[in-house]
Amino acid sequence: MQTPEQALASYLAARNLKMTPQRRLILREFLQSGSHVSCEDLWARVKAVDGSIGQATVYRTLKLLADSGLANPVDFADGVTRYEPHYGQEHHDHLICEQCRTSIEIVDPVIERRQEALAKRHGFVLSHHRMSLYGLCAACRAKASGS
Amino acid sequence: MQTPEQALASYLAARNLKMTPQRRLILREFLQSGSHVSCEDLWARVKAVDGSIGQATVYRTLKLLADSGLANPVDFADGVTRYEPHYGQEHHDHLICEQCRTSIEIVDPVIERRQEALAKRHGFVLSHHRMSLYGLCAACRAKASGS
DNA sequence: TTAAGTGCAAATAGTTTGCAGGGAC
DNA sequence: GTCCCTGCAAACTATTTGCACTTAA
Repeated sequence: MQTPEQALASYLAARNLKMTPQRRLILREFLQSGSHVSCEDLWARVKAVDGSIGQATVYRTLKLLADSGLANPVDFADGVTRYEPHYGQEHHDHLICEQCRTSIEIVDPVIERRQEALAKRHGFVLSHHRMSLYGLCAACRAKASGS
Repeated sequence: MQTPEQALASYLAARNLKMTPQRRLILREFLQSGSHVSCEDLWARVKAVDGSIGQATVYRTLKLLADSGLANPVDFADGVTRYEPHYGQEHHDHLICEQCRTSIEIVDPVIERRQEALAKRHGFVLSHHRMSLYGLCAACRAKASGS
């Protein structure tokens, strides 16, 4: 089993791209920063370690990670692209509280299977999908009814 | 059964907002423009009828329509917010070809039910959801293998 | 050695906002 | 008459790009 850094290295090598200290650092911080990091967030983390790193490099590297399959873009419908690590992880979808913005990762094998079936029926071959369920979590509902 | 325009009118009246010729025109063109219109697209259509209408008004009105429940924002993951009419229509999700950008509207009662169940299990009450399946349609796959 | 990567700043794209005038109620 | 609405242009935000310089392979 290879580490994420090795995975990135071989992805880069395979297309004549280079492993740099910046990419190594951004990858490391990305993996440690939990789910749903925006480029801005990650840039802040990365700058704390190496203040000389430019924002454009973070954008470029995150896109690279997404292409290589190590990161997945996540859409929270708020105009900011967020990414989550995708390495040796199962795919999952999101359950998002519209009040407190908490998000829970969910998977449902039945849904996944139906999605494939649906696509097939229309002649599609799926590469990926996004499913986000929006609503109110128990805590926020309690607060709302209490007030 | 009230018409969309009447629905908008009562929404506006209920909150001391006003019905204007611009809003009437934008609503009409919006309803006629099929699914998945961007603000830009709709502005073009509207300008063809009344060249004096500003882009900001279209943005503002689409947001208003979304608030009133007459329009739904749809996310195609390409950086542009699109809207689809949502009036006396059933909910549906999207199957999107990543090559030609064709989209097919889909619904699966089994998936819908599982979504509710999932949410309930986590203490959520859902207000809405978005599900988009990305892949290649039959035509594009044929083209790809042929070349 | 040399193509690729970097930081910076400027550019872009989509969307929002401030404002002065116009219009619905 | 009173607010709300409009068009315009400028502002804003997230992201991308051009460029001169640096660096991994």
